[in-house]
Formats: sequence, C-alpha cells, structure tokens
Amino acid sequence: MAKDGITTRAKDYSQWYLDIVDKAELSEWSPVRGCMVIKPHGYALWELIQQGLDQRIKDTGHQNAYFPLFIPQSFLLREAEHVEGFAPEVALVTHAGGELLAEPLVVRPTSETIIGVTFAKWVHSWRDLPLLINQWANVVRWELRPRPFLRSVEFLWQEGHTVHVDEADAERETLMILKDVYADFVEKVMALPVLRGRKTESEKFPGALRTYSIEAMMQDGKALQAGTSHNLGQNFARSFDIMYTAPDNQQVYGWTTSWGASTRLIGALIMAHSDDDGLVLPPLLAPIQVVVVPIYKTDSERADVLAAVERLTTGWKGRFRFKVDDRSNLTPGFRFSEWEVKGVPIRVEVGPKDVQKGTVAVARRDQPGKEGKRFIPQEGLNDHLEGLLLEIQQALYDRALRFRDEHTFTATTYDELKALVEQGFVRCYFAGGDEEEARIKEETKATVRVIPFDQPEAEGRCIVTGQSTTRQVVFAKSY
RNA sequence: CGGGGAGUAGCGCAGUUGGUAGCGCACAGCGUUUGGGACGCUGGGGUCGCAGGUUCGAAUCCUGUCUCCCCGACCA
Repeated sequence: MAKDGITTRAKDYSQWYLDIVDKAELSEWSPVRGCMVIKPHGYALWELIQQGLDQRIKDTGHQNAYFPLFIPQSFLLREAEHVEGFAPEVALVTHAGGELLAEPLVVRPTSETIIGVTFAKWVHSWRDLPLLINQWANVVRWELRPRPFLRSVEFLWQEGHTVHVDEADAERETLMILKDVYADFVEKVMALPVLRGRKTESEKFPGALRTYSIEAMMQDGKALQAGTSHNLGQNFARSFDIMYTAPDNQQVYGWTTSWGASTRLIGALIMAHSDDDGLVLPPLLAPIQVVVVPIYKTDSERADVLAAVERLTTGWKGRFRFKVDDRSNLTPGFRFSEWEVKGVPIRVEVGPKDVQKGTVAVARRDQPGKEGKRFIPQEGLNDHLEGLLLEIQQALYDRALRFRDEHTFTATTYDELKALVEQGFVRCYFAGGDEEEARIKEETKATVRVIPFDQPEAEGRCIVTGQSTTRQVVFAKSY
C-alpha cells in the first residue's frame, strides 16, 4: 500500500487528502496564498460536474447569464444580515486606474446583491415570473485556512438566482433544486449518497428565510455540504426593490431564491471514494473511463499488439472516454500505477499472449490488485466494458452508502452524542436553539448539519433540554 | 490571528567546532529492457525563502520578514 508517497488514510487523513490532490495532479497552490491552480485532470472533473449540473439546471427551465465580478460596496450593505455574514471574508478593491476609487468595489463573495439590483430592472409584471437565472462564475472569500477544493480563497461555482410570485412558488423552486438537481446529480453521477434537509437558524445563509442542503459523509466520518439552496423570502426583494404588478394591479415584492454548488464537490469526490493507492473515480464522472495499456517486447509483438488495440478500440469514440497509453519508455507496471493514482475506473491490458489467445486483461480500479483483474475474451469486450462501468458506478455508491450507514448512530442522551459524534453522524431528537447549538459546538466541535426531511412520527425527548419534540436532527463534525 | 513544525536542484533530503554545496528520485542523450512502479553509461541543473547584521569568510550565528504543513477560531 501507500505507493508513490501517498500517506495512508489511517495514518493521517488530512495529509492523505493533500497527497491525493498532488499525486493525481488535480491542483496545486499558486503564488497567491489560498488560491489554487486547477490542473488539467482536476479541471476535467470540474467540466464533467458542470455538464451534469448545467444539463439539470437547463432541463428545469433555467437560463444561464453572467454578472460582474465587481460589486459596489454599498450594494452589500443593503441587506443587514448579508453584510454581517460576509464582511469578514470580503476582498475590497480600493484603487484602480492609478487612483483611489470614489466607492470601493467588492470582489463578489456571492452575487445576490448585484443580481438583485439587476432583477429589479427586469421584473415588472407577474407575467415576467418566475425569472429563472443561473450563472457559472468564480467568487472570492478570504478564508483563513485554505485547503485545495474544500476551502480556497477563489473558487468556481454556479449560483442560481430566481424570482417568484409568492412564497409557495419560491419554496417549490428551492426544494426542487435541492432534490432534482443537486441530490440527483451527486447521487447518480458522483455515486455519493446524501442527506437532504433544512439548516438550523444559526447555520442558514446570511439573509435567507430558510436554507436547505445536501450533506455527504466523508471516509473520516465528517460531513461535507455538497449543495445548498436558499429561500430568500422577500428580504432581498425589499432591499433591492424587486417588485412586480400583480393581476389586481397592486405593486408587490417578489420572492427570491438562490442556490449553489462549487468546486468543493471535487473535494467530496476525493474524500468519499479514493483509497490509499490514489484517486478512485465513479465512471460517470471519470475524464478517462478506460485506459488501454499495450504490452510487448519485440518489434513484431509491438506491431501485433498495437494492431489488436486498434481493432479493439474501433467504435469506442462516443461510447467510452478512453486513452491508449502506448508510451514505450515506461514499463507496464509503471503505467498501471499511474492510471490507478489518477483514478481511471477500468484498465485494459493487451499483451502478446492476449493476441494469441484472443483475450484481454481487464482490471477495475475499485478492486485493487489481483482480485479486480480478469482475463476475458476479446469477443464482446465492448458490452462487457459498458456493463462493468455501470457495475463500478453502482459498487461505489453502495460502498459509500454502506459506510455511511455503518457510521450513522442514534443518541438519546447528550453523553451518547458526545461519544458517537467522534465516529460519524449522530441522529437525535433536538429541541434546542442557537444557544444550545453553540454550546454543543463548543464542547464537541460538532454542529447540526441538517434537519432531515424524513422525520419520525413519534415524539421523543430532546437530548439537551429534555423537552418533548418531534424534531430529529443530524449532528456531525464537518468540512 | 494564537500554539507547534519546516523552508538547501523539479520532488524528497544530508550538510556536526562558520571555510565557498552534496545524495536519491526526476530530467536530457545513447544502449539494453517491457504481463505490477526496469537497468547501465554520460550529462545539465542551486544568488541555500527573502532582507538586514556579526565575521577575513555565513546554508551554518543574530534580528526582522514571507511562505508552507499540522492543531484551534470562520466557511461553499
């Protein structure tokens, strides 16, 4: 194990994560503290994430647009909670064109405010609604402790912004995005099961009425928020005068939502599936799904093998994302390892013996070593690979789900919570508010990740206050 | 920003009373190799994080500063 200088998960989980990012060539730090260079392999992951989300966002009726990177500082000040929430992590441009600016410009930490000002101009009538807009953008938040993908000063994301006629429609949008866009994508494409639910008051987005999120479990038992969706109520509409004329000719404020998913998803992908040998990618998200490694000694073997590879891969374009690695200066073993570190789901080896016997060796990344490697007939290879990709996709999801189940507990007392939250998610009755949450965070480092949508029928006793409640929450440490 | 550790070749490191920088990997060339990280020979590559100071002389001692990693407070 632990080839190529990858620290094992058991020894140091944080270092393992950094090693994977490094060895799989996903990103590296830039000369600017906290800002990362996303390398081609990492960016290819992001492009596939973008495609999957963009498709779903458009399929649900949204259009893409683009808003400016710079926001007049005064815009941010208009929504009280919003300013307070983002003030500490905002980067400010004070000089430009060689002069002091009359009004400093904020580098967007998120775009509610500038989009709010724009939407006020776009919305006139109830017939203009719902207004359904999304943008793909970079944002900047001056984080104190950056980590690649999980917390970088600049990161890439999509942020959806919508306006609706009433609260019910805004709420429908907020939940639809969470379930049909985010949860669907993360579970089906990233092979990562998520909890869906609502955030508590203290965890919600600054300026939101209600915040919802999906939460995934990493291999160290910690939670990672994989997508978040906010019903902003009329807070931003009031601050930015987003008003429309209703059918009864009354001027009324619209109801807005916003929702986002970021390059942090790449961090989730790494921490959920990868192992001590390197990255492990779900086939649907793998930039290279199948790598073919030709093996040969002599020139005549080389010719035979490459001819077989040429024949076998005919028709793969459009069917598989694949690569033929015929670098002759590297031994097969070296090439095997390299693609394992990079997480390629399937490796096909073609050697002289295969040419003779009409076989190939097929190794699956999710089962390292010998047990994941089989010799199979060349006949019917394409169908076999197609089936295997789906099988691996499912196997990764199942494995992640099993892991989450095994690390999810219920607690009936605060002492149980304290002990169990060290190992994963803890579900329990909880009737407390901000104060109780703050105290628990202080004492255990864990927070309420989500109030799951699926709630029990029966009442239970709050683990802190002891009062009777029907509300269960999930506590966990988080990224 | 608080506590701990570290900055010497692309990467990982050595460099002990201060005396003018070395090893492994990687890289380049040639040859032999190739079913789980091949080998030989030859070669290129450094203002020792940066700025001051002490000294005849500093990678080494002193001061300041920057960056990275780990742990805390904040977060997609």
